[in-house]
Amino acid sequence: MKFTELNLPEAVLKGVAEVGFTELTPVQEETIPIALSGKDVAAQAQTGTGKTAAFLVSLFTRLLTSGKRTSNNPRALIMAPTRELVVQIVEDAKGLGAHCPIKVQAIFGGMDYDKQRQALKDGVDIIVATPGRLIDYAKQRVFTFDRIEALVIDEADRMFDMGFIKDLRYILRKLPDFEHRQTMLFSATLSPRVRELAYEFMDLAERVEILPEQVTAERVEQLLYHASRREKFPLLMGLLKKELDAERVLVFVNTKREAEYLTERLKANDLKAAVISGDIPQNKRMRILADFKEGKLTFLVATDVASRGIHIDAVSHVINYDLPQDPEDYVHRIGRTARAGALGKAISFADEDLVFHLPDIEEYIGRKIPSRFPEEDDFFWDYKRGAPRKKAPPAHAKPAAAAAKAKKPRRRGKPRSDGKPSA
DNA sequence: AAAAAAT
Repeated sequence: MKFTELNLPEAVLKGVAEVGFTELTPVQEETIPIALSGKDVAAQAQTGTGKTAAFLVSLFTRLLTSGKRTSNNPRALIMAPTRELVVQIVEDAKGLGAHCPIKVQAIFGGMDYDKQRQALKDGVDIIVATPGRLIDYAKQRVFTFDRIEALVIDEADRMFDMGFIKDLRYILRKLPDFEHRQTMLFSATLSPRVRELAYEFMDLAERVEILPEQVTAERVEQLLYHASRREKFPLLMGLLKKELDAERVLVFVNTKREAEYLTERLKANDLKAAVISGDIPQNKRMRILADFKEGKLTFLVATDVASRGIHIDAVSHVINYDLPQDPEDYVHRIGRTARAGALGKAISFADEDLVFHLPDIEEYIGRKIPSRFPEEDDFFWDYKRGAPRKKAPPAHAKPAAAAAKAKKPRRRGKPRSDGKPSA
C-alpha cells in the first residue's frame, strides 16, 4: 500500500513525499488506518519498522482538522523514556510536518529551561516529552492538559516500568478521560503485564492490538561468545582485528561505571571511542551522539540510555559487552543495527556473572543464539593496559577465582570519594 | 539489580 492511497491531507502527503516515503511498512499499514479512525491502538512491532512515522502521520492528520492552536493548551502529547528519543521524534516531526501548520515542541530536562517554558506559554500543538520536566511545568501551571485529545506513549513498556510508572500515572490522571482522547501505545516489546497496566488508560471497546510473531529483526546476524570477565576486553580487541568492516560499533554495558572504564580502555588503545550514559551532561550527550552519527567516532560505549528507539545509520556492529539483565533490552539493543533494510551484526559476550540471563533471553526471542567458546587466536592480548601479555587461558577457567577477585575493587561500604552518600 | 528521568 502507498501513502497516496491513504486519503491524507495534502500538507501531510507533501511532507511524507519529501522525507522519501512511498510504500507503507507493515506496521504502518496496520496502525495508520485504525489511528485515523480515532480508535486506540496498542502496537508491538520490530525495531526500525517505522513506528514513529505511523503515529506522527496520524497525529498531524487529526490535528489539522480538529481545531486550532491556543496558548497554554497543547492538543497532543507524545511521551518517551529518554531525552535523545524526544529530540529524534521532534526531528522526524519537522520533516514529516514541514508543510503542516502544527507546532511541535520538545520538553526534556538538562537544557533550555526558560526557552521550553516560553514555548509552552506561547502555545504548541504537540508536546514531545520525557516525564520529569513536563511535570515540573505542569505543576507551575505553565500549561494545562485540558485540551489534550491524543496521547502517544512510545517505548511503552519502558514508560510503564518501575522507574517511570509514578510520573506517568501523574500525567495520565491529569489528562482528559480516555473516552475523550485517543491513546496510542508503541514498542518493539510489549509484555502482557505492561499491556494490562496500560489498558487501564485505554478505551477497551475501541482498542486494536497488533502483535508480531517475531520480536527481533531477522536481518541482524546474532552471535554469542562465552568468555570470562577478564577475557572480554582482549576478545573485543581480537574481534576488531578480524572484523575489518567494523566501522560503527555500538558497545552496550550494564552500568555507567563500566561504560566509563571501558571507554578509557578503548581510548588507551588509540581507538576513537566515547561514552554516553545518564552521568554525561546533556549537551555533551547530544554532541557525542551527533559525532557518532557523522562517523567521527568508531565506538560508542553506552548504557541502556541508548538502547531504545535511537536511529543511527549504518551501525555495523552492536556488541553486548555485558549481557543485558532484561530480555527486552537485548531486543532493543540489537535493534540499533540492521535498521531500515541495512545489514548488521550483534555479538554478545556471556561471562560468569551474567550468563545466567541467557536462558531468559533465548526464551524471549524464541530461538537459540548461535554461541561458541573463543579460540586462542580470537584474542588480542597485546593492548596497553591492565592485562597479561601472554596467551589466553581456556574460557571459563577458574570462574570462582575470577569472580572473587572481581568483587575486591568494589569498595563496598566505604564512603564515596566524591563525598556524596552511596546509594 | 541497573538504568532513565526535574532542579
